[in-house]
Amino acid sequence: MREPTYFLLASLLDGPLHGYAIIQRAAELSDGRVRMATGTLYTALDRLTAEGYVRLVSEEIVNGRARRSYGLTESGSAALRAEATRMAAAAELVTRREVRSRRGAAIRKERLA
Amino acid sequence: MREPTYFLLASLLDGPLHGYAIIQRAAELSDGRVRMATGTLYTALDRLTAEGYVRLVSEEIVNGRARRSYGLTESGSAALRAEATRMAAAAELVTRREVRSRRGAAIRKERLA
DNA sequence: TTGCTATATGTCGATGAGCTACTTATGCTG
DNA sequence: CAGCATAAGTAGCTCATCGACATATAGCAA
Repeated sequence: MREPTYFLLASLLDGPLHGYAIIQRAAELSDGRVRMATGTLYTALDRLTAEGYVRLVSEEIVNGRARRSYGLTESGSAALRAEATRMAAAAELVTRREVRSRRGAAIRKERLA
Repeated sequence: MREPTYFLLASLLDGPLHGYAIIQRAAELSDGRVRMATGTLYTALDRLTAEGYVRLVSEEIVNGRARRSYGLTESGSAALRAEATRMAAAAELVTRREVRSRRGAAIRKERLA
C-alpha cells in the first residue's frame, strides 16, 4: 500500500467523507505532506471500492452534481490496521539500529567510510 | 519511498553487501515478506547510486564475473532514517486512533455499519 | 550423468499507482 | 468581475516494481 492510499483510508477513520474532504483530511493528518491530486483520489476511490476497502455510503445531489460520501468497510479498516503494524515494525527496524550505531559510531565509521 | 527500496537501504545498515546478499537480507529483515526480484534489485541499485543514497564500495572478479558490493552513503542513511520517522508517525496515527475506536466501538458501529 | 537447487548478475517488457494537466460548475470575497 | 475555495471528474504520462528470461558456476541427489 502506497502512502496516498494509506492516508486516504486513514482519513475515513472518524467517519465517511466525500472526495474533496478526503483530500483535505489526508493533508491535515500527514501534516501537509500528502497533497493528493484529484486524479489520484478518484481513481483510488474506484479501485478501493472494487477491492472492498471502501464503500459508497451516501449520494446526494448538490447543485445538479452528485456528492458521494465514502466510508471504510470492515476489511478496509483491517487492511489499514495491518499496514500500520507493518509500518511500525519496519520503522522500528531502522530506529532501533540507529541507537546501536550511535553506541558503536567510531568502529562503524571506520568500517563504512 | 516504496517498500523494496526501504528494505534495500535497511539491509545495508550493518555494512556493505553485494546484490544477491541484499535480497536475502531484505527478506530476513522483513520476515520473508519482501522478496525482491532481481529486476527490482539491480535497477534500484543503479537508481539509488545515481541518487547518491548508495555507493559502490568494492568490485572483485569471481568466476570471471564482477561481484559488486554496495554501501550506504551519509545521505542514504539520512534518507532511510527520515523515512523511518515518517513511517512511525503515520503508523502511530492509526494505532493511536484504534484505541479510541475501541472505547467508542458501540457508537461507531452504529454510525458506520 | 542428469537434473535440481543455491549462488550470482543482469536485461526486457508489462503492470499499476500516482501525477500533471485539463474540464466543468457554483459560491464567496475583494 | 477577477480570483479563490469548494467540488467532481477524465486523459495521458511517468516511474518503481514485477515476471520472465538469459547466463554461469558449484554442489548434491537420484
